[in-house]
Amino acid sequence: MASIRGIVAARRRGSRREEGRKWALPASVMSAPIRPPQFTSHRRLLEQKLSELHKCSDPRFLLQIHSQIFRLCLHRDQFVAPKLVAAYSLCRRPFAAAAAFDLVHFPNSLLFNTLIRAFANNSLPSLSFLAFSRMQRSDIPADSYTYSFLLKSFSGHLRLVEIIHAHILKLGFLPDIFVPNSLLDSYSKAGETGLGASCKVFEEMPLRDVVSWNTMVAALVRAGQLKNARQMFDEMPRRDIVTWNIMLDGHAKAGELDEGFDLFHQMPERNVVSWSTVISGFCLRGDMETARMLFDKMPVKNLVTWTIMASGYAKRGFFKEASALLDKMEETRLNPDSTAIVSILTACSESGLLGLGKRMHATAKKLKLIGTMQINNSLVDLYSKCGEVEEAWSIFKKMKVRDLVSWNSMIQGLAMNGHGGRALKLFSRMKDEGVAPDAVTFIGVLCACTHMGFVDDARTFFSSMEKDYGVLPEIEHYGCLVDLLGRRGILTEAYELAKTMPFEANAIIWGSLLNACRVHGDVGMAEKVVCELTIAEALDAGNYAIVSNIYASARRWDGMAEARLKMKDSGEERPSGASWIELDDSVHEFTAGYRLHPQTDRILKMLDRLGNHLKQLGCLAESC
DNA sequence: ATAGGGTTAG
Repeated sequence: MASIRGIVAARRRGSRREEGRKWALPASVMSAPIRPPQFTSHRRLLEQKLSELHKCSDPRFLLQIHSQIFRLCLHRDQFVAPKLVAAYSLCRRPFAAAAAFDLVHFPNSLLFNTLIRAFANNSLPSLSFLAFSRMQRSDIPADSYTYSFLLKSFSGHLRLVEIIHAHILKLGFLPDIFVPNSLLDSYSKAGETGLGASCKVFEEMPLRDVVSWNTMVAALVRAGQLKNARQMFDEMPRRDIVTWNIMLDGHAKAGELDEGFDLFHQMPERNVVSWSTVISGFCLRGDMETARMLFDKMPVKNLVTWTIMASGYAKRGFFKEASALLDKMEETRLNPDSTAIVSILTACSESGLLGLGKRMHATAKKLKLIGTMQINNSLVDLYSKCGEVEEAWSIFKKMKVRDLVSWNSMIQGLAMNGHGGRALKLFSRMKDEGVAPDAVTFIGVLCACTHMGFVDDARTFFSSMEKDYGVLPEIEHYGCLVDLLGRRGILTEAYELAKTMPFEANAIIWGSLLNACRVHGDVGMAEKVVCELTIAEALDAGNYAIVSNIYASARRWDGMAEARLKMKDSGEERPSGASWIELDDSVHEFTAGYRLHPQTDRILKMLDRLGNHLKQLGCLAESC
């Protein structure tokens, strides 16, 4: 397909450079030789392909057909060019779409709209806007399509959506149902205020179609207002399969699987999305058996279904099942896309399935999906969470583009693997590179301080959050600080902070303070914390266990006995803590309080030896 | 224009 002579010829012939060309043509497109349109029979052959072109989502097929278009010199054709742009957009190649756009000398509204949509659908909002302003400058009239695509680009940005809204009102595009429907969706993704605006638009709409209703139901589901969503669902004049799927998902995500399953059975028809949504609900609940039963039963599966099932297994640490499923998926010759890879990698990092994560890393390499930021971000997270910080670091180091998430993941990764100093250094490098930290960044930074025992630095960072970066401390940040003070034995100040902070301290915070009391043997403070935990109704068996421990260390047998009794009384059987490690392709499980592992005796003996060794070295085996 | 899988957070 590619020929050097062709490239040279194309360069010579096309030496007249278009004004204002912004985007470079990809090499693969340039390699298609240009010939005058002499093969009319080819044209007819192409016609069928062309009519399907805008729906083409296979990049290889698209390249092939683009080459033919090029040879026939059809790429500037006013009917062909928009289809090319749309197809590249569908294949997630927005820059190739832009290049195809750029070859047209006099783009019309349709072509501009298609380009704006290409950027909107590939999350490049600023380029969407750039295309729009180019359109304005070239005096190409914007129409209702233009505005609905722009709205999609700016979806979730209240201010921008308001501006577009004003334009729409001024230009009178509201009667076209596509426009207010886009408005509904874009507003509804802009937080609480946006949802309010969305409702207002909805109420003022003289005509509503199913999509308008669906968008509102979806908005309410997203906002967690399930009751309202359900009410709207019940009141709707007409429902289509999308409506049912939205409501199904709402129930599934809220953990109301009984209602969801009822809905699933009531639906007049079911498609892949309906099945996948219920399966996802069962995975969320951890009922992998039902999920699998439905998975095997459903008539048609697609990539999303496979991804839900595989990451469901991985999230629960089911290494064997997840691997087997991925093997089966490979047999069906279905390749994961970057979303699938990210999804499974994330599941692996949550459950610590390093082996499976490595397999997905290899798959990503094989499918040439490795360069994307999202995948790199989840790899950094995977390796950090699984204790392989240096691997995470080498991936982070090699990344050409990094976003806030990349920095946050790496800072967090270093911090939790005991490299607090490196984490703080990375934080200052992040600032040097002009990346603004957010609330998550400071969780990592404070976590780094905790690992290093840097009380003063933590205080400084904490107070600079709002002052220097405009990041409001959330309850988690106070929690970090309480935890750090507690670990360092500054119990009174930790307690005072927990009492006086602008949030009601929760069970996690009091729990961490209680544990600090145990470590530092402060019975008095422990009793105060127990009071708080009682008020918060958060005294569970785990906390009683700590209390009993504290009394035991202080030789207060009465207190210990009482705590033991309450521990038994509190009754509710908490699932005991467990951990897994992978060793030579098998997973070893350890459960607190049970001697499940066949080599428990040897392991405990070794732990004992290590503990003694640590004590001799002056490290407190029981601390932190 | 609306629906299912996605990166950081004790």
